[in-house]
Amino acid sequence: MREVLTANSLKLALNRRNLRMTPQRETILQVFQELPPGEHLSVEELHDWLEEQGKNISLSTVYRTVKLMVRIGVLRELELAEGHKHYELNYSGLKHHHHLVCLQCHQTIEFKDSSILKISQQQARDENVELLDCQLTLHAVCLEAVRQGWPLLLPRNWSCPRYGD
Amino acid sequence: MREVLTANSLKLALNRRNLRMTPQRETILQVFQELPPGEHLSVEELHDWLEEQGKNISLSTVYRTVKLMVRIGVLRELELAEGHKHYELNYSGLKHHHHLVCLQCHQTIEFKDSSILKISQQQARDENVELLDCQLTLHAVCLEAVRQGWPLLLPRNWSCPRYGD
DNA sequence: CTCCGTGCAAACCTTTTGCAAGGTC
DNA sequence: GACCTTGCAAAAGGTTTGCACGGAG
Repeated sequence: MREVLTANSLKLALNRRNLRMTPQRETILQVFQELPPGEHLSVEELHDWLEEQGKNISLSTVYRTVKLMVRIGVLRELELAEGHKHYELNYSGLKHHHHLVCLQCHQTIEFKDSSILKISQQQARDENVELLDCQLTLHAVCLEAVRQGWPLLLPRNWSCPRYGD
Repeated sequence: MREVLTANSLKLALNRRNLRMTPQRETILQVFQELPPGEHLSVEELHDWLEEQGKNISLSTVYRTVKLMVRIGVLRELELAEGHKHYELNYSGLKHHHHLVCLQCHQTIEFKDSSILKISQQQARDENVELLDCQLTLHAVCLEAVRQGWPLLLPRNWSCPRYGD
């Protein structure tokens, strides 16, 4: 997995592939760099956020840019069972982490575990592939929701009492 | 995580929740039960397969059934970075496994690692939630693809030479 | 100056939903 | 008999694409 890029090294990475640095790409990179740790954005959230900041970038460009950044390893695509894909910077080092998602209220908790990366790297070596990302995703519901009859006896918008702890 | 259900215990699980067993639900369960180990289906593949077998079930019903089976824990939803979600029976025991996906050719390899389940169970205990599923997904590309300039210098339909090993 | 990237609108595709008819408990 | 489930068609997302214009290398 690669190191996180600065605007400048993103430019270099792009130019190496005959691609161009643009204000839009730099702006989007910056949004992710300034995102609080543990936050991740869907394309739509990213687009909305850009609009709020007065940086109007068309939705198609946001889609294209995010997809490109995933392909060159700058962003990590998260599938957190929320219907939308979410994106965050692809950290390879200490900040590498995994997610626990509540299927009832969609709150997500990050956690770290160094052995997962080791297991993944070993697996990648065994299979002779280059590892780009490894994500352990836990699907769970809080015990209170289970007691109340999850998954079918619970109102659609019931929120876990533990939310916000 | 729950044990795999037979048609009969699926009926019981449904009735317990005021839901009904139907021929469609039984047929779909059967397809998954007869699926070779390591195979998983998207909704569309499942629907096509049913049609080939002369068991016509409407696409909406397939969607509804699969979603229901995920909710009651019978199926496991896999996000293998292929655009479609894939489904397989949710095994909790020895057959529990994880996936390595090649982002270039989409071939997926299953692997097992008992420590992942332990890590996940511990994490669930720490967070006081009921664990429903844990999936470690590795995104990778084969070394040959990297050598040839993945991700941007490779034709869209380039196929890994290691495919089919 | 070449060719890549953007914005817009339309197209696409997967997934969901409203409703009437049929089936299960 | 009550009410859950199905099938159909329409709607509703989210994501992609064609094209002309503007901008980066």
